[in-house]
Amino acid sequence: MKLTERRKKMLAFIAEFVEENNYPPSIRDIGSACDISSTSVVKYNLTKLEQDRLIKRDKEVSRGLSLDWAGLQEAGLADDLAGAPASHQGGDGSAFSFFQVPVLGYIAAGEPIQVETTDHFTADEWLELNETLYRNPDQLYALRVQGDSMIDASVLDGDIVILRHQERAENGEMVAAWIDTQNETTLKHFFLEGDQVRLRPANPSYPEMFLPAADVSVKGKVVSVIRQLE
Amino acid sequence: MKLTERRKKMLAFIAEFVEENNYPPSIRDIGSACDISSTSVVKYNLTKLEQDRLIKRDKEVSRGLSLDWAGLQEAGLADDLAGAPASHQGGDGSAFSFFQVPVLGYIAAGEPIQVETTDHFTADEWLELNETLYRNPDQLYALRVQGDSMIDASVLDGDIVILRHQERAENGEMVAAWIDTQNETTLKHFFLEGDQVRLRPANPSYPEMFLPAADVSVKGKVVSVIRQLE
DNA sequence: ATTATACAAGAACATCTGTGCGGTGTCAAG
DNA sequence: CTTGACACCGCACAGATGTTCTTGTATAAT
Repeated sequence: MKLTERRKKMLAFIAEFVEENNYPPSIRDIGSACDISSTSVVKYNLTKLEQDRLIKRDKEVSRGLSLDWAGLQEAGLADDLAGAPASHQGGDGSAFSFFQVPVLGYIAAGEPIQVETTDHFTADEWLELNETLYRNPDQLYALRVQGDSMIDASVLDGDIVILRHQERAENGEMVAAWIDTQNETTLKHFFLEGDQVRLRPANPSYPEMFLPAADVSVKGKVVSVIRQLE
Repeated sequence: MKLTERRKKMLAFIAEFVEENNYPPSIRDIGSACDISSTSVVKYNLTKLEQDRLIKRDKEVSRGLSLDWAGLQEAGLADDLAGAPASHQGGDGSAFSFFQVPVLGYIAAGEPIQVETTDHFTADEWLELNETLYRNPDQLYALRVQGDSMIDASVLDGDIVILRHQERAENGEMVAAWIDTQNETTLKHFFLEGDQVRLRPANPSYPEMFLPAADVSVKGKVVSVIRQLE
């Protein structure tokens, strides 16, 4: 899309003005900022910009204009206009790099967790995450922590744990483990030592556990813990 | 902070209107939406709201008002107003779903953290987060936790804490607090009791602290804790 | 009772601000 | 050359919008 230098300047100014003041500029604001002496010229160009779907405008309303980000996106102009502290993304605008992770339920000591990849459909809630932080999102699922049962892993009531579905774990990894003899699932660092499993809490003020390997089954590896407080 | 029902309604309407139109309402818009027949009454209440630092206003400018999120945050009203009613419109796309949060450095007992909004430029690292989980990203910053000094807050070495920059806190909120007498910053639940401040760890197996209010300065409110394990 | 303060209303006023219309200059097509 | 589309300018007007002034009500303090 061809675009006059003047219109570019106008767009840039509008973006800057809104960023600065939290309300849109008036026609005369734009005029003086872009060296346009006549209000009608500003209006003329604003109309053009609106026709090109680069801005939106409410007629007869003071400062009733806003940038049309969808259109700007298509025109490839969004990046130039997005303010410094503002958001940013791919550039072409179509490739948003986030994905959704199913929140499958709750994890609490004393209750088993059943996790199948197919359970994705039964998820009552989804968490939106960012690709920069996580890999292979297909295998991820999330659980809400209920009660203080995981406090030895420095995981509090209400926290969300994100796990990667797998049944084996490397030594030292933090896993969600089902302990047969105690009938509970817990988050611990996993160490296989001979035919014994050592489970070490993340919080060193709690003791380690030693169990027969047969009594421990890994339900997934803990990838992340997220705590929302507000 | 006490707030008239009418003023609450006004704030709610302003938030809704801006969300909807991308520009602020006029005095008469507010009036008719809040059943106020006189423009002067609207102005009167707007002035009060401005005095309470809940909105900002540019005099003599049409629709020259905006919500003061910093003040609203401190008043504990931000949550009610943020993205409340108006549906998240995909077409308009006024906001991308991403934003970046600066990682300003480390937090560790014994070291002060200096946080200025201008420090955004000096950030060596940025965290990409998703808007569905956080509000008002402008005021957010992140710190990496160093050492086990925060373990009583169930925050481990290497965790990332996300804070909202503010110097006052409501009782019960988790804050980053600088403790003068001990020369350290710590994460605790904050309670102001008379001229004493009570700091309660998130982890109940650690004791509470009682300090003179003068010795405690809030550096920000903890919004989130993120732990990456792989 | 009296005063002070917060809140509300209505109307008149002063700007702010968008719109409309006549006019100018350029440039390419007919 | 003429025409017409395009970009631009000034200006006057009208509607939109913030401000001010006067008045009234209620409540609490003196």
